[in-house]
Amino acid sequence: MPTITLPDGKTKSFDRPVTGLDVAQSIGAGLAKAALACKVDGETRDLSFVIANDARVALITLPKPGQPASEDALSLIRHSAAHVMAEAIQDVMGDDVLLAYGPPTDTGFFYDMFVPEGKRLSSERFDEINRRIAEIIKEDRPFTRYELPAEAGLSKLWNEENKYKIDNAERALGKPSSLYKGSKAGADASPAAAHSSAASLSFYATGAPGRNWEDLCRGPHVPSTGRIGAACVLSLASSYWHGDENSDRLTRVYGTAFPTQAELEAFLRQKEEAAKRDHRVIGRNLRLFHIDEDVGQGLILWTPRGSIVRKELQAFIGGELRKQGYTEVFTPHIGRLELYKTSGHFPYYKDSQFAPIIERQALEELSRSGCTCADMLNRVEGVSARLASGINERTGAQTIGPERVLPDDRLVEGFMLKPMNCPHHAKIFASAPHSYRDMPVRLAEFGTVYRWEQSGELNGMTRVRGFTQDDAHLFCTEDQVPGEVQGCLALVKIIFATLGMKEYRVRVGLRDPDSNKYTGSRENWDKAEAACIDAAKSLGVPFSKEPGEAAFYGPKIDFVVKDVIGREWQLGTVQVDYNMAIRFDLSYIGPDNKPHRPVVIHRAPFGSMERFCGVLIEHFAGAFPAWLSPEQVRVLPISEKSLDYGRAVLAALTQGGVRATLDEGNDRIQGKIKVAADLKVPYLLIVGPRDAEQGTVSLRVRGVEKDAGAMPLDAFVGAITSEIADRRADLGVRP
RNA sequence: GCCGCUGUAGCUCAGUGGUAGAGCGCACCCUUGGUAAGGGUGAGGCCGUGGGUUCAAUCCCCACCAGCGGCUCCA
Repeated sequence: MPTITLPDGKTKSFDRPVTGLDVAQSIGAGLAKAALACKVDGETRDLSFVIANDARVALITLPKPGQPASEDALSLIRHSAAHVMAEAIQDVMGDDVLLAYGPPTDTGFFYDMFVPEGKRLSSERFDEINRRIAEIIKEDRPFTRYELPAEAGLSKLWNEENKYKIDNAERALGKPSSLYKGSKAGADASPAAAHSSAASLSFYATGAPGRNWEDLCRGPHVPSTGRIGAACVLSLASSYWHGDENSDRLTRVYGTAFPTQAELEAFLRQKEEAAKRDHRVIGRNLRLFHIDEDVGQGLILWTPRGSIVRKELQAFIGGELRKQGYTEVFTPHIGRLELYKTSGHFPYYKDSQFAPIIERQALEELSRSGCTCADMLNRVEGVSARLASGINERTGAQTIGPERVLPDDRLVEGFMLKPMNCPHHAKIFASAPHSYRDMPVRLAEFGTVYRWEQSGELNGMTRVRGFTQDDAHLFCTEDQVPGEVQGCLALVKIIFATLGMKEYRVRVGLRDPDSNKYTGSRENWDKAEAACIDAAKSLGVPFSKEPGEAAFYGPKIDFVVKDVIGREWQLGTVQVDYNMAIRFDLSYIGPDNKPHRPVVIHRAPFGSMERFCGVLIEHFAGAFPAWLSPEQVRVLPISEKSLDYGRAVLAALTQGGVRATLDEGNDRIQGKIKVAADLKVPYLLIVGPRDAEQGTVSLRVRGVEKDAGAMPLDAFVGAITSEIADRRADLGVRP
């Protein structure tokens, strides 16, 4: 006799066990029709799930037409669509394609499967698969759940000879895997681990068990295939069983599904739109940057046009920094190895750094002495007893273990390409005594750093091996931390507002309460975390607290920006650091005339110039606001007869500080417009005999289909120079 | 780093076991045209690099390099 508590707090009593569907029907026929599944005491269940005891029940429903579906609803639809796609693929490819694991993701779903030797799943089969998916959806077959006791279920799977499903089942039952022999066995990349220990195994038939396609699955699913709406297969990739590279190689088939065909089409259009905005393509077409095989992977060559964009951004941020009392510094691209041993970055991050630079003489000497490579590595990575004891004493812990300490005459010195700027900045701070009266000391630098990113990770400008951070380190007293964090966020806010990035959110990375890996006192952490949270709150944008996401040396704030087509990009960061000042033994003299430890705030609102520009290119689709445009105005003479007037117009623009060019080619005006439009030049000035006579220019604005009309040249120059000076986001000049 | 796919002119891409094509771009000529490409002529390629198979390789095989899509990683 269950009593059901609904989300609004109302209760309903039944005189017999009921299903989720019964509950929905008792509320209304419309709700029953819209329901996909239910949540019983917080657990998502099939609509056919029988509720025998008192429970809290919420229904997961399809939205009203025109409304976006909830995450729960999408995830159900997609998980179900993964089954449908798998069935379609087996229909097309044969049953010897073995299914492994098919979960929903943020934007769709995938199914990992083993494709036998000799068969190949390629995108040429997608049409065929998609047609089959559409048929299965149209057939509107019910998802039918049935359970088998552990042994019966396992023997069924053994008969089917699919080791992946057997493995999933064993994990679901909490048994050790009898088939998966990977290095990560027991660790938990495993899909089925989410099952926790069950006593039985559940299967879902898409239709009738024994007659239609079925799959081992925990569920839940939508009531029938028709409820999926629309689904399609999207792409192929490869993956490993259990994510283990030593294990079987599987084919991962990606797809997505939506409640309606219209939403699916909108999603596909958005993907196309995103592809058109690809900064790698736009970067080439607009000649913004170049990556050259001979220079190296992940190393950006900023061409003249791209350099203008970067330079403008740097000038913009530089101006804001001056207003906030920062001072600018310059530091070299390399530093002694010992510097990074002091900071703790080497050898801790040695796998993601370029190899050290060892002097030629030292190498020759090592080679003569018969030193092996392994020996050399040890000798490069080792530290002197003096350095180790100094750091261990200051940090109050065995930060550098005895295994890394080598006698001085065994150590090999060298240099490193800097992987971050903080050690250099710490040394600048340490180079002069500081009074509490001077604090905070804010050192800013567009500092170029180098990191050995894995080759498979490299991507255009967004993931590179050499990049310039808009970096700064704020050396402050503990009391100053909240105010300085606030200042950093204010800066980010100005930047985003100027660039028209209206939507962003903030993630505040906090300590993992169950870990003691963190440096610094509890009180300091409490204060710093509170400062970060307060600062995030004050921004007036959504923020989330992420326990366990702090760096070991302090809490951090990350910015996630949404671009104009809704994609999220992680950009800048603000981090509070208690560790660096200790390792570098930094101090300032307090009012008590005693030395005190400063706290260091690391911050980079853009993150890196490369990544930020890459994101901006996609955000604007290459159509930058006038102040950022490499070429702000192009003068297009109607014919050679108007060239002289064109030159005069160009001179007036250039005198006014506008980046302008003159098209001296002998194309017709239509051709000149087409070429300039393709380059996304904001303003085109068409000049012909009429304009020459009247001292006007005929304006054409990027993105506007037709001629904007004529205006006096000096009026145009005045209008555009003020638009540029104000860094206005939109093209506002009109006659 | 791992897996898959790809690599032909500056760019986008056809194509073939007998050393190669288009469009755009570029150069020159004609055209002097008022708002998203007028016309012609021409230059430009060791078909990613190195091996192998073959009488013969851009094409088939292997390795490497690079790009793309993923996986894993990101101080």
